[in-house]
Amino acid sequence: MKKQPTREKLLDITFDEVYIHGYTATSVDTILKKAGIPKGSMYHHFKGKKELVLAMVQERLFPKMELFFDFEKKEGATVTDALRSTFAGVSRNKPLIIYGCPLYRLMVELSPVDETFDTVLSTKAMQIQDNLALLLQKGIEDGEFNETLSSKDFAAYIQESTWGVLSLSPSLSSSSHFIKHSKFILETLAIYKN
Amino acid sequence: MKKQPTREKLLDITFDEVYIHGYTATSVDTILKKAGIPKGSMYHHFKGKKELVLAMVQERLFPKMELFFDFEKKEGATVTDALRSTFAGVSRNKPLIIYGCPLYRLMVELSPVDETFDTVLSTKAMQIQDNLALLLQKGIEDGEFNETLSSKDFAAYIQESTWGVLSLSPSLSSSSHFIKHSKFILETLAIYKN
DNA sequence: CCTTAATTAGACCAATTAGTCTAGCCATAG
DNA sequence: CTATGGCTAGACTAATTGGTCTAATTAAGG
Repeated sequence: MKKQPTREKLLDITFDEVYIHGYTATSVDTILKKAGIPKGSMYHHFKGKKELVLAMVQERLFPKMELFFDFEKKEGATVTDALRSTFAGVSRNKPLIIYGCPLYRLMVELSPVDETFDTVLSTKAMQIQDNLALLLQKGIEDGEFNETLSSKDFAAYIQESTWGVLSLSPSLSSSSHFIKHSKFILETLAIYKN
Repeated sequence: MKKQPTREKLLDITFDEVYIHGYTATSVDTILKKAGIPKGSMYHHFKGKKELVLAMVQERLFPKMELFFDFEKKEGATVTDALRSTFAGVSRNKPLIIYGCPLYRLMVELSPVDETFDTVLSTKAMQIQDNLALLLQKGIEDGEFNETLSSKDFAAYIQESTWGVLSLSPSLSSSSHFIKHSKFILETLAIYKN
C-alpha cells in the first residue's frame, strides 16, 4: 500500500472529522494524530486550521456534493424521473442518510459566525440550486410542467426541505424515512404537471 | 431595575450564546463574563457546562419552541388555517428567520456526538411532531382531508422541511423566502383535501 | 556525488478550556 | 444579636487549544 501524500491524507481525515464533529469540536491535534502526521508538516502545507478546512471544503466536500446531487437528465427521460433517480441515489448513500448533508451541517454551524465560510458555503449551495432550477426550467420548456411553476422557487424548496430531513438526528434518520419525504416533494411537483 | 436571580440570568445568556455560536464554541467563561457572574456562583447552581446547557434547553429553549410551534386550531377554523397562522407567526419571528430553529441547530451539532443531548432533543422534536400529527388527524376526522393522508408522515414532512429553510445561512434567509416555502407545503397538503 | 529546496519532526509556547477550592458575604431563623 | 446555610467571589489548576520555531531528513537537479 503506497503512502498517501501528506496533503491528501490530511484533507481526507479532516473531512471525516469535521463532517461528524463539526469545525469547532475538531482539533488540529486530533486530525494530526489520526493522520499520523506531525504538526510541522501540516503547517507547511496550510497556514492554519481555517485554511486546512477551507481547502478540505473545496477539494473533498464540494466534489462529493456534486456527486450526490447531480441532476443530469438522462436521454429521453422526464425531469420527474431525473429527480426520482437522484433521490434514490441519496437514499442509498448511508453516511448521507445517517449524518446528513456535510455542506448544510457546516453551514448551520458556521454561517452565522464566520463570513468566509458563509460566503464559500452559500455560494456553492446556490450553485447547486441553480443547476436544479435549470433542470426544472427544462421541464417547463419541454412541456412537462406548466408555466405557473417557478423553477427558482421550487428548486430552493427541494434543496432546503431535503437538507432538513437529511440532517436530522441519526436516531430519527433512515432511508425509508427519506424516501417518504421525497415522495411528498414529487407529489407537490406533480401539481404543476401538464 | 431589579437584579435578576443568578440562575435565571445564566440561563438567558446561555441561550443567547449557544443559539448563535453552538454548544462547543460557547465557553463557560464567555457566558460568565457576559452575565457578570463569578465562576463559583455558576458551579454552585450547575454541576458543569453540560448541565447548564441541558437546563437551558429545558427551561428556555423548549418553552420557546412551544410558543413558536403551537398548532392550536382556533374555534371553527380549518386545519389549513391553523397551519397558515402558525407559519405566519414564524415568518414574523426575526431571530427564527435569521438564525433558524434553535432546537434543530443544536440537534445538528450534537446529536451525532452526544447521546444525552440526542435523546433530550429528539424526544422534544417527536413531541412537537406528534402534536402536529394530531392536528392533521383532526382534519381527517372533520372531513377536511381524505383518508389517504398519513398524518404522521405529513407531520414529519412539515417539521423537517420547515427546519431546513429556517436554519439556512442568514445571508440566504428572509421571511419572504420562508413564506414561499410554506406555500409549497400548504399546496402539497391541499392535494389531500376533500 | 553535492547542493539546494522542500518536507518532516516534534519540542515548545501563550492563550484558553472546563473545572476546583477556599474564604467570605449575606439573608434569615432563632 | 448570633448562628447557619445558601450563595458569591475569584485565584488557581491541569489539560487542551491553535500556532511557532529550529533542526533533521529527504528528494531532485546539476
